[in-house]
Amino acid sequence: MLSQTVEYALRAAVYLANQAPQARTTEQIAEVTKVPQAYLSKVMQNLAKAGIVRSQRGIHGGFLLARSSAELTILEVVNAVDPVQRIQTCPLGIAAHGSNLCPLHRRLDLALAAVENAFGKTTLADVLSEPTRSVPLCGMTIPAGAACIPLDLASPAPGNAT
Amino acid sequence: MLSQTVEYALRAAVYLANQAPQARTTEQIAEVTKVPQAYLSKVMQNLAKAGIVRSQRGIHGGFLLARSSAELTILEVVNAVDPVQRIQTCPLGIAAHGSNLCPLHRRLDLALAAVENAFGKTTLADVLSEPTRSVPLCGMTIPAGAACIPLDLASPAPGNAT
DNA sequence: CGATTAAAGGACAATCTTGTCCTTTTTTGG
DNA sequence: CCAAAAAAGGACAAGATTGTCCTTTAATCG
Repeated sequence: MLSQTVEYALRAAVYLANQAPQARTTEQIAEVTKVPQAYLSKVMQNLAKAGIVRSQRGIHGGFLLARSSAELTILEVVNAVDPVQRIQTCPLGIAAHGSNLCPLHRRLDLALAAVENAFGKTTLADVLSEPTRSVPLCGMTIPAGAACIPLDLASPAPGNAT
Repeated sequence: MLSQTVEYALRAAVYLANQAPQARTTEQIAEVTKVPQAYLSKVMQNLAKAGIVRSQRGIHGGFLLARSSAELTILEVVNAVDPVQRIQTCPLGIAAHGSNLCPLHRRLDLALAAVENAFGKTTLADVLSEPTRSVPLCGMTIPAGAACIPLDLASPAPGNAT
């Protein structure tokens, strides 16, 4: 239900939030978040256009959050790449009589509204500071026992980095 | 966020719920719900495989709800054609350590759970009996003022029907 | 039985999403 | 100024979703 692109954008955003205020290259982000690099590049462009991140070319360039992680919500990230589309009018043919949805579509829209609301209330900082032992973005090879590892431990391949 | 196929399946299901216990042909359903007929045919096949509707070939055949509209939830319809995919494991690479999601994916899954829950609680009967003047499935040419018309008024083109 | 009706199913086309590759532009450091 | 680094952007390929068309199978009625 959430697109692949949304998933990727969120991974990147959370990673950048964790690494703030430092810039990270597409290559670095791709490696840690396990997103296909060339595709991630496009996703990052969208995040940049939407003002979520700022991009910087050249040496020591990369991407960094445009605003504080406490001000950036998951919803903004989602909407930057694949907007949550609320149902404005009954989707059958004509019907654009304001916000007068039929029961079916009102229910559907209510669910979308709930998602929108939950996402809008959650900032990237919230995600990072969640009171739990598992930390955002998981899945790397780890000591077995912990399900996730902190992002800042997930350094982009020791040795070949800058 | 909800696929086109889900939208179509729900329209058809609500229509059949309204018309129960009578069978309706793909042609009739397609006309009222404004779904491309040939595609609807595939969608109905999925609903039939999932036991949501029963199909009947030949003269006086068509589709009808397999169970009472009070027992069929929106969720079942959705899951029959395009399942709500909860996040079971952190989607990064390996990581299948049970249900130990990182904060990001826990949040996302929570939103999915809310949708699943809302859909699971809503039966087709609920949708039909909503206390409102607008009635499920709308969008036909109407007296202007009402945003929707009852399904049973939306007869499949008077004149060329059976 | 035979004609008609309608779903089932296969093949295929159009479109959108996702993913890859390569060139161009900008920035920085020496 | 020059070389290297890194984003921007274009072109294109693979895959999934959506949509169309036609043939086959099953059911009903006369």
